Amino acid sequence: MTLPAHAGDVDTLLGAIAAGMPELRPSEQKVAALVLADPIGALDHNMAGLADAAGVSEPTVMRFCSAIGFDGFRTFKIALAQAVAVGLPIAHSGLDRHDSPAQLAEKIFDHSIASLDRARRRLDPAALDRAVGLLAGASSLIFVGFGASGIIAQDAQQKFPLFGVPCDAPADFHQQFIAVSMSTPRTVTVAISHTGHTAETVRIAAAAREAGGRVVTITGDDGPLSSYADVDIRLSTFEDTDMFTPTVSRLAGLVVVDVLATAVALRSSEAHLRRVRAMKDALARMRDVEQEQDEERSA
Amino acid sequence: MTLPAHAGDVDTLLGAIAAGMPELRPSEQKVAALVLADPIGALDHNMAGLADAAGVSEPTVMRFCSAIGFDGFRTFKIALAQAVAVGLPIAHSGLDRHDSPAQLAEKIFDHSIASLDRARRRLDPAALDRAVGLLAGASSLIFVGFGASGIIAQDAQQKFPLFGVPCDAPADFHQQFIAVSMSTPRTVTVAISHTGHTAETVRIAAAAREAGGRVVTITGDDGPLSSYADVDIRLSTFEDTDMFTPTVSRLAGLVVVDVLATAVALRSSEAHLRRVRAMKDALARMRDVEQEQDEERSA
DNA sequence: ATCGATCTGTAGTATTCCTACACGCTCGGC
DNA sequence: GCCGAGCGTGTAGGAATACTACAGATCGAT
Repeated sequence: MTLPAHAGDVDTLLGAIAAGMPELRPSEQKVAALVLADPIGALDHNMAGLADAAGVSEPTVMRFCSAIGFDGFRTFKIALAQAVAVGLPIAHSGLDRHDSPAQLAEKIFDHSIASLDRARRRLDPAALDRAVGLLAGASSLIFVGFGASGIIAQDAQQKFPLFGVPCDAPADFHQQFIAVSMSTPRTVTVAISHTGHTAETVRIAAAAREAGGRVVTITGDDGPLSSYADVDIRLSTFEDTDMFTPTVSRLAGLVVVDVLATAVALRSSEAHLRRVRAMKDALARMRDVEQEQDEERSA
Repeated sequence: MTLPAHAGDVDTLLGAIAAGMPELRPSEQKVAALVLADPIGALDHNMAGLADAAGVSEPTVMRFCSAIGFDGFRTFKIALAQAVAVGLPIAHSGLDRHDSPAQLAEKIFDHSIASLDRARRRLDPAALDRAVGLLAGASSLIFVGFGASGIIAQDAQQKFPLFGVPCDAPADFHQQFIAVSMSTPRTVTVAISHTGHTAETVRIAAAAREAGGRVVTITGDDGPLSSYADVDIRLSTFEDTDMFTPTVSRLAGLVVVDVLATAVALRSSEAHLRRVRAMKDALARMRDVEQEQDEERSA
């Protein structure tokens, strides 16, 4: 049940080391293996310690550092520290049937964080910029998605105060179709599909364009959906390496929606921002009132 | 619009430094200020460089390191590397009205990651363990929540193949009430409220217990909801310091649900796991078929 | 089997971090 | 208002650690 480990995720340090292992010299590989097996433990060692633990000499460790692209042991060590801080993708510490819930939590949180980190690094700022431009000029928004991507759409819909225009996120395929078919040129449809292949989502995006609306897509992979996009935001997370790997794509999607909503809000008028603030205050007060009532009730 | 910076988040390194600043000697404060102002830049310096940049001497930065609880500059530096790798809470780099979307993305991703990191550190393994025990023994599950917490409930419902028992997540308050009122002793209701005060959620939890069911709560703060819990999972994220701070609590909630679902799944029978695997395979094949059709269509 | 090329360790050098000590500065007491 | 105590800060030297030049070993090829 433990995973084969080390997929080709080259942009994480550990992944890059794993990918580059064949190129290394035998004794450098010993160092690499040690680091991959216990990256956190490796942090406790200094050069001599690591050399000793790997059964090689100090210069070999040094050469290992150069080989994988660092200009010294120090630099490597801080990079390693960062890599483990951000969390290990599950590929590096597979889920095991006998893990305790606490261990699972550790691994899944790590994986989620690592995945967000990857999405952050790979995000295309230009696409984001264009998307914000489109959304800021919209007169109404429609969010569509199915399954996990549907969750993102629902969440986006809840942020409509920030977007400042009517937002819709119908769950039903027919309702979605009806909504996008009524698009005007200032209607923006945000179509979300992790695979980029979901047939229904693709049809909705097509219908939206057909009706003359604009389309922003949020996808994880190249697919037919992107071809209907005015702007395609690509979210690169880790592949779901096995059945238990949680779907981390949602998280990145939610954060991207946060970014879009916030960016649009910050662009809008002071008056609108005041209204949002007033609403938030009122909401907080409403909660306080409920809270007092709760206390009275239980008293 | 820029935030006052440095809330009392003591468990992040930068927060701890900010909190401890008053205790430091004047010239040590210079070092602290420099590190807080540009943590990433500080990483590029060695001891001499940092001393120089802060306008103090080397032993002063050394004393600074000891003062904030490290046994040397090296240790401090790797801790700092980790802190910035995991992302800076928005308190340390407030949103600015003139930020580009790319800058906003950077900050919001950082904030989200930092927040997940915090939740991970503060998660109570014992509570998790008890929750998994309850869920694994359940004959059916009901997830309830409103607003952002409702999103988590919807997401949880989608994971029912992993839970292996019927899962419900009604969006409507009345439907929720009906569902939990039918609870048997083996029905577990998972009630989610970030504030821990949401009146409706509290009533649902109360009704669930009333009917003889068990209740797991997922909350961010102490509140009336927890008092109805058989198990209370506490998720500590960053407070929403201002109106634009995205609601990061959702993310941690989603990940916790991932953990619960995975833990329960890993406990279940081999036969059940095989069925899940078969379903996933079938789903993937279904997508492939659609994909081929798409390609034919566009050809 | 010997040569050549590549790999690996030994030993020495340079850097960086850490510590002992001394100077100054401030503040309270006489 | 001067003196002394105590804290804060920098100077300088010593220890540890990272880095490099070189030579020996190892393997493969002819």
